[in-house]
Amino acid sequence: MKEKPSKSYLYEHVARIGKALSSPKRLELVELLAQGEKSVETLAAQAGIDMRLTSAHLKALREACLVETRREGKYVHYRLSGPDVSQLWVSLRDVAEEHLIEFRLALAQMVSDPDSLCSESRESLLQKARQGEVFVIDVRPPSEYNAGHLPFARSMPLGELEKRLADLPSDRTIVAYCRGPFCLMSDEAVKLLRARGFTASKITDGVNEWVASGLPIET
Amino acid sequence: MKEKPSKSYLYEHVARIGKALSSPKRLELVELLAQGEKSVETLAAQAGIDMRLTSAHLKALREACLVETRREGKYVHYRLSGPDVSQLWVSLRDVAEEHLIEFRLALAQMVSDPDSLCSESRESLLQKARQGEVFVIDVRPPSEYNAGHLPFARSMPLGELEKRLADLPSDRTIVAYCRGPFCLMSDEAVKLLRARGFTASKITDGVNEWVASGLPIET
DNA sequence: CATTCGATCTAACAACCGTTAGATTGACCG
DNA sequence: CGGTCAATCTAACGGTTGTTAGATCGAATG
Repeated sequence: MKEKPSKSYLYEHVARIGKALSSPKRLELVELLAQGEKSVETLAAQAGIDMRLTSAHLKALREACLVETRREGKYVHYRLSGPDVSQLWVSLRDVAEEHLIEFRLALAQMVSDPDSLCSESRESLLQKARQGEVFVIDVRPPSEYNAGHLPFARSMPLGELEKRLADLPSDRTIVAYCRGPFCLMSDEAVKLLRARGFTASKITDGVNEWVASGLPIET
Repeated sequence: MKEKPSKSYLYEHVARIGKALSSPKRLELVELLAQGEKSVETLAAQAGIDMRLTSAHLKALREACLVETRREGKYVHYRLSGPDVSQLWVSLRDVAEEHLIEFRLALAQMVSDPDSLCSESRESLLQKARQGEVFVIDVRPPSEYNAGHLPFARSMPLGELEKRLADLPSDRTIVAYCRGPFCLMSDEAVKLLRARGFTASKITDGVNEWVASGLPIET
């Protein structure tokens, strides 16, 4: 008799997750958190959002149990509640890419030079990286690299790239990656490297896309 | 220079998907549509929602490109835009189940008798069904069975179950399934069958959970 | 103990969303 | 050619949400 109320409660609970993922700003925060634990201040700075608003959005994510917090002195560090959350973020984005043509247009428009994309498959890239045929660099901030990175990848933060050109090989292809398809850091890196005569390309994968496709990472 | 605007557009597009999945009623419609193509009228009846409101929610889902329509005379048939959408629904629900304790409580409370749950793994159940050790019945409406069902499963709609008891074996375990963990039809079926002396249990999987775990279905 | 600074809380506003109910469209049928 | 019925559109309401800005909390620091 009384199936209706309890059943609709179930949908309401799931809708809480959907609601948490219905704001662009919150999605950006989720993507940043998918790179590793970060403080509110860091998140606000990296997303370019006022810290008070950032805190409000993080509260919404916390109430949906998508993120957890850890206090360390003055700082409160946020992290995703589990790997399934970053997996969900990748799935959500994949559905958008599959069905929203506007999304695909916007994404294509954002990448300055489509020619910079590496055409290798994930597996063959991994193979070449293992054998040293290509030189894979992680251009994200070091803290994100330390939280997990692609196998055989070296940390080479975008900001330090220009100073550390000597550490890069000029006889092999350099493959750069960053946070994922939305992130432009690897684009910048390829632009810079090519201008300096290196052979460079990028992959759109970040650590989470890599993990989502079932491949291993290093920490 | 102008990275901000185009980048936030990307998150806005993905947020459209999240927003479409942020309403309990819309999620219920998605789950129903995950069972197969249905008309607005059917959806409204099965979800217990006014048809005009149902139409409005379907419009929202259509604008997020999660569903597509096909006109057939007076009727407009809705269907999910692709298998990735039902996969996303399963992922969303799994995250809710993993992280929302209230959700797990509500789910546990809804199932009348936890003892009715079949303890087999998917693979071993499939094996036993193949060898005829168990008798798998699909208690959903026939149209949903025809749109796709578990291997070796017979269609046995809940409404006709009482009339067709003679078609069921009394020397083997009967395993019932329906639309998924939220659906109570298989519970009803097990209750009825046990009252009539049959050995019966249920699985919480529906076709989509089955597919999501990588197992095959028949049509 | 006062200061600093990260983080949260509060109030207030506009914009949006879900719901309801009446009106309208469009295809079929007698 | 009306009549029926599925489906959509429209207007209006009440509640919610995102954003902003000011105020507050709480842990370190001098």
